[in-house]
Amino acid sequence: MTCAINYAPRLRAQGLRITPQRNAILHVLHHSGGHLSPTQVFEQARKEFPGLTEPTVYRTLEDLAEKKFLLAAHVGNGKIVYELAEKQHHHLICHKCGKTVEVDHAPLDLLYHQFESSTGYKLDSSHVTFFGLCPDCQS
Amino acid sequence: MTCAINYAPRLRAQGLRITPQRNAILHVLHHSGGHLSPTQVFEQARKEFPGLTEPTVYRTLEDLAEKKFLLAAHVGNGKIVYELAEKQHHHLICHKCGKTVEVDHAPLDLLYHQFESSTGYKLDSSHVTFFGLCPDCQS
DNA sequence: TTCCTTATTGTAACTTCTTACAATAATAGA
DNA sequence: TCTATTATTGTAAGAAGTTACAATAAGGAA
Repeated sequence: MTCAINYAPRLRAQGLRITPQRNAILHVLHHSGGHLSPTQVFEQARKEFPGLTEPTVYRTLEDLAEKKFLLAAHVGNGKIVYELAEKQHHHLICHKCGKTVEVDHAPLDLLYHQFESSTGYKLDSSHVTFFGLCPDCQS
Repeated sequence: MTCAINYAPRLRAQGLRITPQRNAILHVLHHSGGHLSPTQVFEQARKEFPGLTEPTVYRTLEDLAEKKFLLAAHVGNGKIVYELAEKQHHHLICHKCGKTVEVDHAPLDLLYHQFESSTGYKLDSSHVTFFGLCPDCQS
């Protein structure tokens, strides 16, 4: 539980308050080390803070993602998962078995610049998900 | 309603049967000319075929997307929308006002090749969504 | 046309996600 | 420390999306 303390100053700097609910949610994401669905976060964080409710989880995940503490990644079929925003990366997902690979952001930089000059949009560095078939599923 | 007839041979070629439910769904997507959420498809297609139910809509949309009749696009917050698969393109979405711009697939080709050789995945040309701020929301 | 196979659908129950609003509690300032 | 402000939370209800399985009907073959 102590780990979430580390986020406190950054949270406060963004105008977010420190609450046991947020601590529990950050704790879970910190220790899982991967992508979790809102439901998974809810189930696990409820062990840390039994009174936790669903709407709080959904709202907190959205808030933390908006403030760049978390990355929201869209995984096949409109599902969304969250993970701690550490280094900038993207995902390749096999649409057959679901296996996921992380890829670096660097190769996308040029592309982003092209899109920005052709559309006027300012792209943010949020998560992009690509779909395909993993080596095992290609046979 | 006649428009859906055009899809009949292609549907049958893929082993899919022609049903009034599918006709209604294709009809709606054909005439809307844009992206529709499953709920929108459900509401509108029910006018064409009043007995239509939700699970049928969700299943049909998935099936048609899998067989490449439709494109499934992930729009902010895990929402999914469908549109007829005509030309290959992607979307830039403003995460403030939701305004959407289509961009060509061509600039992504090189990137896809890089990812394919570095990961062994075979990327399919499905829809990718980028997020950012549109010109109007940058101020 | 009739029958057979099986893809497709509807039913019913459930899980996941969202919304509006009143109650609570974290923080800043006195 | 106490108080006021207001971000955050829980409640309750509902909407959206999913699942398993039995009933139906589309399309091929007799």
